[in-house]
Amino acid sequence: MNPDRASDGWSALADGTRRAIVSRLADGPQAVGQLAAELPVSRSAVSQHLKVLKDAGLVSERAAGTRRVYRLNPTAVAALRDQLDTFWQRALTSYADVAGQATKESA
Amino acid sequence: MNPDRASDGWSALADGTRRAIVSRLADGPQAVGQLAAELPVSRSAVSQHLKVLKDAGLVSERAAGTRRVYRLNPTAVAALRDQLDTFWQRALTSYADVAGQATKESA
DNA sequence: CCTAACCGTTAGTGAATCCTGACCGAGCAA
DNA sequence: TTGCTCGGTCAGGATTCACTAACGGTTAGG
Repeated sequence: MNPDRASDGWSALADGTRRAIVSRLADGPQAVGQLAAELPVSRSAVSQHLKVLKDAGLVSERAAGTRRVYRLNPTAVAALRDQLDTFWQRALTSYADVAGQATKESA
Repeated sequence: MNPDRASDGWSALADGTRRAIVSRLADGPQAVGQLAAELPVSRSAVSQHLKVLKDAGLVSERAAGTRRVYRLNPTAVAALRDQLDTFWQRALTSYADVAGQATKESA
């Protein structure tokens, strides 16, 4: 029962099928059946993946008749991107210290 | 094309312990024992995680006496960040299209 | 030589994950 | 109403993952 793990955006993006769904959703909202038709897995699997993505806040769901249209959440994607960018900038900074040989030590 | 799963950067970042290692490595290179001392797992686990990260190209290893100093690879981190940024930009573009379909003059 | 410290590898276990298939409710048309 | 499509959920089985513990190899120092 770890909400952090289950709803973690990183864990959600770890699966290749889920990244394929995100990639298709980035080009526009789509329904479950449409996604399943383009992917080599069943609708059940797609539905379960969408549940994970929705739980992670990466996608949002909207009812349209009998269909459920899912769309990507740019804010959540940007949040993960920014976190990665922070790692990148910190790495550059620490390497600059090493290159400058300026007696670095960090807790 | 093939074993992307094991050496995939996204799968590598899926684990919380691995992200903790990356976060510490972002502040500067560190040895295995040092990382294990700061993490709630054994040295064996840290070594295995570092192997996964190295296999994914996220970290690089350098021998220093009996120690193995690991450092973060900013290029690999930037690559993942850029991929996420692409999703973000595509999503914004597709949403602009949807907004344009609904109301083209919505400021 | 021997000892100590550091690290990677392997074997094995328990848990989490991904998939398919079947079942059931919701909405739309004849 | 009946029939159809679409989608979420449950149950299962197979695969993968993360961890601990024990072992062997390498380097530095006495």
